[in-house]
Amino acid sequence: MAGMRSRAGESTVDAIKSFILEEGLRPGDSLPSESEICSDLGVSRSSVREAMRTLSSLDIVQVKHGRGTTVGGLSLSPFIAGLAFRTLLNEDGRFSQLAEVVQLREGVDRAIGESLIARCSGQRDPELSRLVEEMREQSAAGESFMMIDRAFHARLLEFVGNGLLAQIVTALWEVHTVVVPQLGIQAPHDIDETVCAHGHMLDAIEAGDLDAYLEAVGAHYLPLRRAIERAAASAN
Amino acid sequence: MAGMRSRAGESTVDAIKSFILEEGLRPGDSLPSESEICSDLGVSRSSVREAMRTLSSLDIVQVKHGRGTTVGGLSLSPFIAGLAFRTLLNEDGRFSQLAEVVQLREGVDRAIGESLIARCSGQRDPELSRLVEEMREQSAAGESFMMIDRAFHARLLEFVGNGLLAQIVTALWEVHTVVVPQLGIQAPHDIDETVCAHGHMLDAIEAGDLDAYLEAVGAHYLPLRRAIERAAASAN
DNA sequence: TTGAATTTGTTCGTATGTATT
DNA sequence: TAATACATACGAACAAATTCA
Repeated sequence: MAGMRSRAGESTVDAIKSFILEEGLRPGDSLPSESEICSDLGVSRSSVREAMRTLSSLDIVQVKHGRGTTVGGLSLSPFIAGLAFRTLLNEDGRFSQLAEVVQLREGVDRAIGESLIARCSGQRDPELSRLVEEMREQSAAGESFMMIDRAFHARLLEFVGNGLLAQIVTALWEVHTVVVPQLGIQAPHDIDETVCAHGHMLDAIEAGDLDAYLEAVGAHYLPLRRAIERAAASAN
Repeated sequence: MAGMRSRAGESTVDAIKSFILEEGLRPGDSLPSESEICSDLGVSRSSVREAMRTLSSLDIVQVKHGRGTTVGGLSLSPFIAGLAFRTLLNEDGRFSQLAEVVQLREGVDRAIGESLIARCSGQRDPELSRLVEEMREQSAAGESFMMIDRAFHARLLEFVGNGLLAQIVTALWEVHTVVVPQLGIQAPHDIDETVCAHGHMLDAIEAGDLDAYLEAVGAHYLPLRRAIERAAASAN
């Protein structure tokens, strides 16, 4: 048993994961208390605590002060945290990490075009229309419409019906909102362009015109791409 | 100060992250020792250890016994761990999580077609040809060619030049290799079909034929989709 | 080869805050 | 309000890995 000591932390993590798997626990289900796990696994409370910390940061368990631990939401939040930090850190002065994030977002929007048209062509989702309208109002008032923008793209993804993709895109958005402010203020003209592009995307989907949709997506991301290039050039 | 106690853990995590950011540390650079951080931040070593544990599980730092702590690789490994666990756990008996992963992989392969043809049309990458050849040999010998399959798709992604996408796909593959064995053995006919589809993808890229490429991608994933449907039906 | 110094890994004991009953 | 159970935090001690003289 003495040899086990050297990796009590890791093995405790695995033991708890195995326990959840074997018991068939679902998100929200309760885990045994720390002291119970201590005696079951034969390790100290500190080790269990560190293991819980690891699992908690992976959103595999959720620790609630004074109440106990439950199985976590298994979300992609650790992905977001790591990605945001990496994008913030890896500033080679050329914003290449951010550029990859934006490129990925544009790629997703392009890729879902076919599926959107197959599902929504000929009709118009009232919520999407409302979001574009709100966007226009906010923009006219000179305020940021980032949250609405985000809701718009999230709504589009609902029609695709892939929860994993939706979560990944949410993570990319999270990074986006953290890092984009470093680029500086965007020109008013660019903002108008972005708002219009959203409307054109909806028009194209309703009309079932894939090429027009792709063009609108391109117009949507062009201002952002330009902003990144400008920032990269000025930092160099 | 007494009020701070309740969140010393979180704030310690943030403090260390800020330290890395402010010092402009890069992956591999050394961090102060635990005891130094203790005195700098005015918290106990236990708290620092738990914070380090959190950061380590996010691959933001890397802890080496007896040597010290360095800035981590900032990889997507926590994403992989969480996703694999989630896919293993969330067996509603219909493999819906796995289906989403596969759908996403297919979507990526479809989406990069245009970019691949723009970059590689008219030529043939010798490494890709070699991989398909090896795949054929392994398949003929009745052995699994999962690793070669993985290398094939990773190679394709190199031409796209988005490191973030490459890492995400790697994560999806990781989940794939962990969970797919639960589906049971695939039929020999399906295996042949998959091998051929890889060859057809290369042919289509060389010929600059996007439609043929998309068709080959569809053929590539069809056996897998069928296997998932079968498994879902039999488990129901 | 030995051994000291440094650094992380593990455990224990204690005190304190917090939620449930 | 009191009792209980649990999580949070601290500090001290020793174990194990690594480095260097």
